[in-house]
Amino acid sequence: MMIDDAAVRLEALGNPTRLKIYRSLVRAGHSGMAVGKLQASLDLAGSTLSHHLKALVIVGLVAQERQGTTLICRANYEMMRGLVDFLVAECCVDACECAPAEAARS
Amino acid sequence: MMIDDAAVRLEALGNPTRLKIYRSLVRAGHSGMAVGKLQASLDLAGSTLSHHLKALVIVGLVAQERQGTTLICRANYEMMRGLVDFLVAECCVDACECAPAEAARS
DNA sequence: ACGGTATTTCCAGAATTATGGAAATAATGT
DNA sequence: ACATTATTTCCATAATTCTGGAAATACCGT
Repeated sequence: MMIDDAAVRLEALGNPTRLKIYRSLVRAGHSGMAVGKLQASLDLAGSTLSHHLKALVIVGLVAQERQGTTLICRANYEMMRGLVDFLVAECCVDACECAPAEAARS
Repeated sequence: MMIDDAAVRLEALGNPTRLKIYRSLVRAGHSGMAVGKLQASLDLAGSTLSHHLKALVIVGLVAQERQGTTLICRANYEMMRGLVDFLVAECCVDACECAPAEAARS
Protein backbone atom coordinates (compact mmCIF):
# COMPACT_ATOMS: atom_id res chain seq x y z
CA MET A 1 0.00 0.00 0.00
CA MET A 2 1.31 3.44 -0.97
CA ILE A 3 1.84 5.91 1.82
CA ASP A 4 -0.80 8.33 0.58
CA ASP A 5 -3.38 5.55 0.36
CA ALA A 6 -2.51 4.54 3.89
CA ALA A 7 -2.87 8.16 4.99
CA VAL A 8 -6.36 8.60 3.57
CA ARG A 9 -7.50 5.35 5.20
CA LEU A 10 -5.98 6.28 8.52
CA GLU A 11 -7.63 9.64 8.27
CA ALA A 12 -10.97 7.97 7.56
CA LEU A 13 -10.60 5.83 10.67
CA GLY A 14 -9.22 8.73 12.68
CA ASN A 15 -12.60 10.25 13.38
CA PRO A 16 -14.26 8.83 16.49
CA THR A 17 -17.66 8.59 14.88
CA ARG A 18 -16.32 6.87 11.79
CA LEU A 19 -14.21 4.51 13.85
CA LYS A 20 -17.31 3.51 15.79
CA ILE A 21 -19.20 3.01 12.55
CA TYR A 22 -16.42 0.85 11.22
CA ARG A 23 -16.22 -1.13 14.42
CA SER A 24 -19.95 -1.78 14.32
CA LEU A 25 -19.60 -3.10 10.81
CA VAL A 26 -16.70 -5.33 11.73
CA ARG A 27 -18.71 -6.71 14.61
CA ALA A 28 -21.67 -7.27 12.33
CA GLY A 29 -19.53 -9.72 10.41
CA HIS A 30 -20.32 -11.19 7.00
CA SER A 31 -23.96 -10.28 6.97
CA GLY A 32 -23.17 -6.63 7.40
CA MET A 33 -25.53 -4.01 8.71
CA ALA A 34 -28.15 -1.78 7.14
CA VAL A 35 -27.62 1.96 7.20
CA GLY A 36 -30.82 2.37 9.17
CA LYS A 37 -29.75 -0.08 11.80
CA LEU A 38 -26.42 1.67 12.13
CA GLN A 39 -28.26 4.93 12.51
CA ALA A 40 -30.43 3.57 15.30
CA SER A 41 -27.58 1.92 17.10
CA LEU A 42 -25.25 4.89 16.91
CA ASP A 43 -27.88 7.60 17.24
CA LEU A 44 -26.75 9.87 14.42
CA ALA A 45 -28.61 12.12 12.02
CA GLY A 46 -29.16 10.26 8.78
CA SER A 47 -27.27 12.79 6.76
CA THR A 48 -24.33 12.72 9.13
CA LEU A 49 -24.14 8.95 8.97
CA SER A 50 -24.41 9.04 5.22
CA HIS A 51 -21.50 11.47 4.96
CA HIS A 52 -19.31 9.33 7.18
CA LEU A 53 -20.22 6.12 5.39
CA LYS A 54 -19.40 7.75 2.09
CA ALA A 55 -15.98 8.66 3.41
CA LEU A 56 -15.36 5.06 4.43
CA VAL A 57 -16.64 3.72 1.11
CA ILE A 58 -14.51 6.14 -0.91
CA VAL A 59 -11.32 4.92 0.73
CA GLY A 60 -12.41 1.31 0.30
CA LEU A 61 -12.80 0.37 3.95
CA VAL A 62 -16.52 -0.28 3.58
CA ALA A 63 -18.57 -1.81 0.77
CA GLN A 64 -22.26 -1.35 0.21
CA GLU A 65 -24.88 -3.53 -1.43
CA ARG A 66 -28.48 -2.62 -2.07
CA GLN A 67 -31.18 -5.01 -0.96
CA GLY A 68 -34.43 -3.39 -1.89
CA THR A 69 -34.82 -0.12 -0.11
CA THR A 70 -32.18 -0.90 2.43
CA LEU A 71 -28.48 -0.57 1.91
CA ILE A 72 -26.26 -3.16 3.51
CA CYS A 73 -22.82 -2.04 4.59
CA ARG A 74 -19.91 -4.37 5.18
CA ALA A 75 -16.40 -3.85 6.46
CA ASN A 76 -13.78 -4.62 3.85
CA TYR A 77 -11.51 -6.88 5.85
CA GLU A 78 -8.96 -7.20 3.11
CA MET A 79 -8.46 -3.47 2.93
CA MET A 80 -7.98 -3.33 6.66
CA ARG A 81 -5.47 -6.11 6.46
CA GLY A 82 -3.53 -4.16 3.85
CA LEU A 83 -3.55 -1.15 6.14
CA VAL A 84 -2.38 -3.15 9.13
CA ASP A 85 0.33 -4.71 7.01
CA PHE A 86 1.46 -1.24 6.00
CA LEU A 87 1.62 -0.11 9.62
CA VAL A 88 3.46 -3.22 10.69
CA ALA A 89 5.94 -2.76 7.88
CA GLU A 90 6.45 0.88 8.90
CA CYS A 91 6.62 0.03 12.56
CA CYS A 92 8.98 -2.87 12.19
CA VAL A 93 11.24 -1.73 9.42
CA ASP A 94 13.82 -2.96 11.84
CA ALA A 95 11.61 -5.93 12.71
CA CYS A 96 12.69 -7.99 15.68
CA GLU A 97 13.85 -5.80 18.54
CA CYS A 98 13.60 -2.83 16.19
CA ALA A 99 17.28 -2.44 15.42
CA PRO A 100 18.14 -0.67 12.17
CA ALA A 101 20.36 -2.60 9.79
CA GLU A 102 23.47 -0.57 10.49
CA ALA A 103 22.95 -0.44 14.25
CA ALA A 104 23.25 -4.10 15.13
CA ARG A 105 21.04 -5.60 17.80
CA SER A 106 22.17 -4.71 21.25
CA MET B 1 -6.46 0.72 23.90
CA MET B 2 -9.72 2.64 24.19
CA ILE B 3 -11.47 3.50 20.97
CA ASP B 4 -11.06 7.24 21.42
CA ASP B 5 -7.35 6.87 22.05
CA ALA B 6 -7.09 4.79 18.91
CA ALA B 7 -9.02 7.44 17.01
CA VAL B 8 -6.74 10.29 18.01
CA ARG B 9 -3.68 8.26 17.05
CA LEU B 10 -5.17 7.24 13.75
CA GLU B 11 -6.05 10.85 13.12
CA ALA B 12 -2.49 11.88 13.91
CA LEU B 13 -1.17 9.39 11.39
CA GLY B 14 -3.90 10.22 8.91
CA ASN B 15 -2.22 13.36 7.65
CA PRO B 16 0.20 12.65 4.79
CA THR B 17 2.84 14.99 6.13
CA ARG B 18 2.67 13.56 9.62
CA LEU B 19 2.69 10.00 8.30
CA LYS B 20 5.87 10.79 6.37
CA ILE B 21 7.38 12.34 9.47
CA TYR B 22 6.50 9.27 11.48
CA ARG B 23 7.86 6.95 8.82
CA SER B 24 11.12 8.87 8.73
CA LEU B 25 11.42 8.43 12.47
CA VAL B 26 10.68 4.74 12.30
CA ARG B 27 13.31 4.35 9.63
CA ALA B 28 15.76 6.31 11.70
CA GLY B 29 15.56 3.52 14.25
CA HIS B 30 16.30 3.80 17.91
CA SER B 31 18.88 6.53 17.46
CA GLY B 32 16.12 8.83 16.29
CA MET B 33 16.41 11.96 14.22
CA ALA B 34 16.89 15.63 15.04
CA VAL B 35 14.13 18.07 14.20
CA GLY B 36 16.48 19.96 11.92
CA LYS B 37 17.40 16.86 10.00
CA LEU B 38 13.75 15.99 9.57
CA GLN B 39 13.14 19.49 8.32
CA ALA B 40 15.89 19.24 5.75
CA SER B 41 14.89 15.80 4.60
CA LEU B 42 11.19 16.56 4.33
CA ASP B 43 11.52 20.17 3.16
CA LEU B 44 9.02 21.76 5.50
CA ALA B 45 8.84 25.16 7.18
CA GLY B 46 10.20 24.87 10.70
CA SER B 47 6.97 26.00 12.28
CA THR B 48 4.93 23.55 10.24
CA LEU B 49 7.16 20.67 11.23
CA SER B 50 7.02 21.73 14.85
CA HIS B 51 3.22 21.76 14.81
CA HIS B 52 3.06 18.28 13.31
CA LEU B 53 5.65 16.88 15.67
CA LYS B 54 3.75 18.30 18.59
CA ALA B 55 0.63 16.51 17.40
CA LEU B 56 2.52 13.22 17.23
CA VAL B 57 4.08 13.77 20.65
CA ILE B 58 0.75 14.65 22.26
CA VAL B 59 -0.81 11.36 21.20
CA GLY B 60 2.28 9.48 22.30
CA LEU B 61 3.46 8.22 18.93
CA VAL B 62 6.70 10.18 19.12
CA ALA B 63 9.03 10.97 22.01
CA GLN B 64 11.55 13.78 22.15
CA GLU B 65 14.79 14.21 24.02
CA ARG B 66 16.97 17.30 24.13
CA GLN B 67 20.62 16.95 23.36
CA GLY B 68 22.07 20.39 23.69
CA THR B 69 20.44 22.70 21.19
CA THR B 70 19.09 19.90 19.10
CA LEU B 71 15.98 17.92 19.82
CA ILE B 72 16.04 14.23 19.02
CA CYS B 73 12.75 12.63 17.99
CA ARG B 74 12.03 8.94 18.17
CA ALA B 75 9.09 6.82 17.12
CA ASN B 76 7.37 5.14 20.03
CA TYR B 77 7.20 1.58 18.74
CA GLU B 78 5.25 0.30 21.67
CA MET B 79 2.48 2.80 21.09
CA MET B 80 2.30 1.79 17.46
CA ARG B 81 2.15 -1.83 18.46
CA GLY B 82 -0.79 -1.03 20.74
CA LEU B 83 -2.52 0.71 17.90
CA VAL B 84 -1.97 -2.17 15.52
CA ASP B 85 -3.21 -4.58 18.18
CA PHE B 86 -6.34 -2.50 18.52
CA LEU B 87 -6.95 -2.56 14.79
CA VAL B 88 -6.37 -6.28 14.56
CA ALA B 89 -8.69 -6.88 17.48
CA GLU B 90 -11.39 -4.74 15.88
CA CYS B 91 -10.84 -6.37 12.58
CA CYS B 92 -11.05 -9.90 13.90
CA VAL B 93 -13.81 -9.60 16.45
CA ASP B 94 -16.07 -11.75 14.41
CA ALA B 95 -14.64 -13.43 11.40
CA CYS B 96 -10.95 -14.02 11.07
CA GLU B 97 -10.64 -12.94 7.48
CA CYS B 98 -8.36 -10.16 8.45
CA ALA B 99 -5.99 -12.31 10.39
CA PRO B 100 -2.32 -12.37 9.44
CA ALA B 101 -1.92 -12.76 5.73
CA GLU B 102 -0.69 -16.34 5.68
CA ALA B 103 -3.51 -17.46 7.93
CA ALA B 104 -6.30 -16.18 5.72
CA ARG B 105 -8.70 -18.85 4.61
CA SER B 106 -9.72 -18.84 0.99
C1' DA C 1 -49.57 5.90 -10.19
C1' DC C 2 -49.46 6.31 -5.29
C1' DG C 3 -47.76 5.89 -0.65
C1' DG C 4 -44.32 4.48 2.44
C1' DT C 5 -39.74 3.48 3.90
C1' DA C 6 -34.73 4.05 3.27
C1' DT C 7 -31.05 6.75 2.08
C1' DT C 8 -28.63 10.46 -0.18
C1' DT C 9 -27.74 15.08 -1.74
C1' DC C 10 -28.09 20.03 -1.13
C1' DC C 11 -27.06 23.68 1.61
C1' DA C 12 -25.17 26.24 5.29
C1' DG C 13 -22.90 27.41 9.65
C1' DA C 14 -19.59 26.38 13.20
C1' DA C 15 -15.50 24.37 14.33
C1' DT C 16 -11.10 22.58 13.40
C1' DT C 17 -6.84 21.97 10.83
C1' DA C 18 -2.81 23.13 7.92
C1' DT C 19 0.53 26.25 6.76
C1' DG C 20 4.24 29.41 7.41
C1' DG C 21 6.42 34.17 8.47
C1' DA C 22 8.04 36.63 12.31
C1' DA C 23 9.26 36.96 16.94
C1' DA C 24 10.48 34.53 21.01
C1' DT C 25 12.84 30.97 23.65
C1' DA C 26 16.48 27.45 24.57
C1' DA C 27 21.09 25.84 24.78
C1' DT C 28 25.90 26.26 23.96
C1' DG C 29 30.52 28.23 23.07
C1' DT C 30 33.58 32.24 23.34
C1' DA D 1 27.43 39.34 27.84
C1' DC D 2 27.06 38.22 23.15
C1' DA D 3 26.67 35.58 18.96
C1' DT D 4 25.08 31.44 16.88
C1' DT D 5 22.33 27.59 16.09
C1' DA D 6 18.02 24.98 16.97
C1' DT D 7 13.39 24.93 17.85
C1' DT D 8 8.97 26.67 19.39
C1' DT D 9 5.22 29.87 20.00
C1' DC D 10 2.46 33.70 18.31
C1' DC D 11 -0.35 35.20 14.87
C1' DA D 12 -3.02 35.19 10.81
C1' DT D 13 -5.13 33.15 6.74
C1' DA D 14 -6.91 29.74 3.76
C1' DA D 15 -8.79 25.43 3.49
C1' DT D 16 -11.14 21.57 5.16
C1' DT D 17 -14.21 18.95 8.11
C1' DC D 18 -18.28 18.02 10.92
C1' DT D 19 -22.89 18.37 11.64
C1' DG D 20 -27.72 18.11 10.53
C1' DG D 21 -32.31 20.05 8.62
C1' DA D 22 -34.77 20.02 4.43
C1' DA D 23 -35.51 18.48 0.00
C1' DA D 24 -34.63 15.05 -3.35
C1' DT D 25 -34.03 10.37 -4.91
C1' DA D 26 -34.41 5.22 -4.84
C1' DC D 27 -36.93 1.18 -4.28
C1' DC D 28 -40.86 -1.62 -3.39
C1' DG D 29 -45.73 -3.24 -2.61
C1' DT D 30 -50.41 -2.55 -3.90
